[in-house]
Amino acid sequence: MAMSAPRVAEPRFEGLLDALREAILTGRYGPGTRLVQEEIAEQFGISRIPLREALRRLEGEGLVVIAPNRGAIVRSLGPKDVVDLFELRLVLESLALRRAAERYADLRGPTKLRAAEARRAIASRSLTTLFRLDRDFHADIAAASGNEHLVAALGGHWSQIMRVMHAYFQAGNYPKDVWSDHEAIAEALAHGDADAAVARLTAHLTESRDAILSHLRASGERA
Amino acid sequence: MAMSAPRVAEPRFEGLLDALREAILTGRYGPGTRLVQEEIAEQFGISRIPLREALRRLEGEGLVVIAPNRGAIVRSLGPKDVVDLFELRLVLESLALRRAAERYADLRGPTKLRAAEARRAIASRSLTTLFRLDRDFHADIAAASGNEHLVAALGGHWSQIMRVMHAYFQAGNYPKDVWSDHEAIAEALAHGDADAAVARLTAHLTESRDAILSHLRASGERA
DNA sequence: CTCCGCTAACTTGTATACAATCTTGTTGGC
DNA sequence: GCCAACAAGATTGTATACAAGTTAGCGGAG
Repeated sequence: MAMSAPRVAEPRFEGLLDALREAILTGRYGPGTRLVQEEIAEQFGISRIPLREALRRLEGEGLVVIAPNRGAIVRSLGPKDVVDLFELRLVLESLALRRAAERYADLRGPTKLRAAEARRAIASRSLTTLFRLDRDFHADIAAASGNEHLVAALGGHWSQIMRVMHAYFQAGNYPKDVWSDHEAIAEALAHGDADAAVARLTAHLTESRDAILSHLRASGERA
Repeated sequence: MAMSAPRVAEPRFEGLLDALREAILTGRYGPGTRLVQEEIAEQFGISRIPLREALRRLEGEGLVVIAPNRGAIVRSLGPKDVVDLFELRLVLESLALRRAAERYADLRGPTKLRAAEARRAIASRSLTTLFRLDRDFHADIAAASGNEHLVAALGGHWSQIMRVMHAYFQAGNYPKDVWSDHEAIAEALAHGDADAAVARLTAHLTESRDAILSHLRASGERA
C-alpha cells in the first residue's frame, strides 16, 4: 500500500532555520539587511515564536547580530573577517586532514565519483551544484577525522565562508582549478601523506582567500 | 544626584542564558538532566518564551540536546569527547599564541598582576577564583590574537572544557602547577618565542587532559 | 533656517492560552 | 502471568494578545 508520507510532524523551527541560513548564505538577505520579525513570519506563514528561536541560533552562529529591542540584522563581513576566517579554517581543516590520514587511508573512492559530477558542473557552469560538491568534499574530510566537535566547528565556519564565496562568484568570477586541488588533496590523503595534503590545502585556501580579498577590496569593502 | 541604576531594561533572555550556562558548567544541572521548561521558567519567574530562546542557544553551543516534542537534556560528555575537545582546543589556542606573539610582545604585565591573586586563590583553595583566573588567562591570549572569530570559537569550546574540569576538581582533585605553566607560557610570549609557548601549552593541555581522563575512566565513563 | 522636543507609528519582548505530541499507568484479552 | 490497546496526565510547539521600547516625522521656539 502506498502509505502517506511518514510525516514526523517536523517542527516549524527546523525548516525555518535552514531556510533563513540559506537566504543569508546566498546573499538573498544581504549584509546589513534588517530582519523584521513580523514580515518574515508572515512570509513563512508562521508566528514570531519559532522565528525568534531560529534567529537566536543564527546569532549564535554569527550570521546575524541582534540588538535588544532593535531587532536582528545580517552581519557584515569585511576583509579582516575574511582573513581571520580563512586563518581559522586552515588550522581546523589541517587537523581534520591529519586525523583523516591516520584513520582512513582512502578517501579517493567517493571523491573520484564526485569528480565526474564536478566536471559536469564546471562545464555547465552550475554554481549551485559546484557549491554543494565543494561543501561535500570538505565535509567528508571533516567527518573522516572522527572528531565530532571538529566537524561542528568547521560546519559553523563554513556558513561564514560560503557567504563571501557566494558574493565573489556571483560577481561573475568563476573557479577554474577548484576540483584539481581537491583531487590532489584526496590523492595525498590516500597515500597517507598528511603533510603533502596540508601543503596542498594551504595553497588552495590561500589562493581562494586572496581572490576573494582582491574582489572584496575592489568592490568597495562591503560583503 | 544619586541616579537610580541606569537600567537599560536588559531583556530576560540575557541573564537567563548566562544563568543556565553557569548551572550546566558547574554541574548543578548534571549530564542527562531533563530541562523541563515550565519548571525552569517558574524557577526564574519568567515565561517559557525567553527560556526557549536560551535553550536554542545552548543547543547551538552543544551544551544541551533538544529532541523535537521531547524537550532538552544536558548533553553527556564521555572520554572520547574529552580527547576530541582538547585536540581541538590545542590547535585553536596554538594559533592564538602565534598571532599573539606577533602582535603583542608583552602579555607579562596583566599576567604578573594575576599571579599574586592566583597564589592566594591556590593557598585558600578557592576553586571558583582559580577557575575565573584560568579562564581570564586563556581569554587574554585569545583576545591578543586579534582574531575575533578565533575568540568566539575558543569561547564556545571553553564551556565544554569547563564542564569536565569542574567535575574533575569537585571530585577532590586539586591543581598544583597550573599557574607556573601559565607563567611559563606568558614568559615565552613576552620573548616573542611562539614555538616555546606552543610547546609549553601542549604539555599543559596534555597533562590536564590525561588527569581528567583517568579520573573520568575511574569514576565510570560519565561526565 | 535650524534644532529641539513631542507624539504617533512601528517593532520588539514576553505572558497567556490552547492544540499537538509524548509518556505512563491501567485494563482487558489471550 | 504477559502483552497489547487505551486513556489520562504531562510536556512541548505555536498562535494570539498586549506591554514596553524605539524610531521617525512634525511643529514650534530660537
